[in-house]
Amino acid sequence: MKIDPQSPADLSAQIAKAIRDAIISGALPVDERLPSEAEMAEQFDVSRPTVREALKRLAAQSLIRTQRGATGGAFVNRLRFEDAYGQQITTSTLLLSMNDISFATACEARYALERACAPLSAARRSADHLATMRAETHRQAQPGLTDEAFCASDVAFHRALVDAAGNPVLSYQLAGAVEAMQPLMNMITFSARSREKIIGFHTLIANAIEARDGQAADTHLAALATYTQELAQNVISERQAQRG
Amino acid sequence: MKIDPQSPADLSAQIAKAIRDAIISGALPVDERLPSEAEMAEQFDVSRPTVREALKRLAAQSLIRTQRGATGGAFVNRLRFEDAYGQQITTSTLLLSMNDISFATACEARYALERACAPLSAARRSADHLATMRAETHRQAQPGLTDEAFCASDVAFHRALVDAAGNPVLSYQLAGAVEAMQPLMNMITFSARSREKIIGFHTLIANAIEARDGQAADTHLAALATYTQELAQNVISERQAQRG
DNA sequence: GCACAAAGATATGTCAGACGTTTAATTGTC
DNA sequence: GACAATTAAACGTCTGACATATCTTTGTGC
Repeated sequence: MKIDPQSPADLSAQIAKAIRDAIISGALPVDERLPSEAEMAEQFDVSRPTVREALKRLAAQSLIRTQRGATGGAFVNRLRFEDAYGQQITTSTLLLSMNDISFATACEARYALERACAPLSAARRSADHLATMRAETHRQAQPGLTDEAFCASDVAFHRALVDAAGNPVLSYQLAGAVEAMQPLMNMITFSARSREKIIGFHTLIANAIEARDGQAADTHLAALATYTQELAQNVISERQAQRG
Repeated sequence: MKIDPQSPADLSAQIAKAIRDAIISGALPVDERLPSEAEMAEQFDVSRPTVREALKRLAAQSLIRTQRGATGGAFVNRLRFEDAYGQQITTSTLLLSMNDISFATACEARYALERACAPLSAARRSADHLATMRAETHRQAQPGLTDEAFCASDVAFHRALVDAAGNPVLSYQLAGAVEAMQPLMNMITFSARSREKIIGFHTLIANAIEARDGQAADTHLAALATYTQELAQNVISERQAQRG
């Protein structure tokens, strides 16, 4: 674990990289305690604030956790899927909002990935996942629901669908794709008519999942994808018409 | 943008969260300059090192960049897909290595997602993507190639396949799934016989992509997935036999 | 002898002030 | 008017200190 003392700037980034590489390579196993800040400062021949900045970088990626007190210090953190979800969603959301990604592109990616889950979800779904899907579908039919609440319920429905596949890696990957779409979906005003149609698709999908029919689930998801694209297209057209 | 001065610990985490929320909400647009460290220290009523720790947390997530000099400071960074790839791969790799995810689970997720790309890749592939796939397939047939180099070429082949879909959101999501598998794949020793078979699948997939036949690409990907699982199963069985 | 309280040790969290370095804008000179 | 020197602003880093949390050890009293 060495740093280059010749390049005077970005010392904390270099130190962070050295420690990160050690964690990734397995040289620092989970729950291993790093040397104290003072010790590392001496080892790397930098000051304690510089070491601390490096540790904060790692903490921001959930690679380490710190404890105060006599037996405290920085420990290699077991990166859990729940911790990674949040980062994944944040990153995906910002990627979409900062890179001029069209609704069509994001939507295509999301439904392509979601359809990949459908056969697995149909085969393995538990009663619990199915119940969540039914409950969210029911909630979506409630009158007086705001568009934001409708979209949040929509996300919950699709997350239950994905989680039903019982594959945490898939759930992690999909979390970004599904949740990052929510701000984009929120920009669409859902008429009573369009909500009704979406709920119809959700019911068909839930039925297919209940019947363990992966093929049907895929078909209905594809139809929902098409309909969502149409809805967005209409909203965009209307806005352009209002301007012109 | 407020922090809670009552809870004395983790001030830098609170400040980082406040700024991060402002970025996500759009209150701080891309390329906006944050106040200088000294100004923020005064605003939040903390010391400059504390502010700096907060900024380093954000820098670790590529949310800000810093410039030295007279017109320098911290600027909201446009999060690019290339920047996010690296983080995504690091996170995915650590998730797999730290959470007792079976090869079967990771492999299933990877191929499920990759198959979702296949129809799009077949429809939209450029000559360039196809050429990359052919070149990597050819490289894999070279004698004397180490297992690591073989796996690296394998990753390059599949990345070209994914990128051929022309959807940056898909490419981003798949980067984690495909590249994070590499350390697991490296644990498998590929016999000449198994390499030959894998190259056969790659050729079939490339042929399908060239012919713009999404259905065939999907079929051959599925076959490759099955074969990869078998290979891994054999390796695991052999190791258990050696132990017992 | 044991339970409980007090003191100590250790490590992180935070602060204050200072100096060096980089970079751009300003000023001054030819 | 062009080029060089100065200045100013901001980040990068260092030193030293104090505050706080937590575990360990010690000490006291019953």
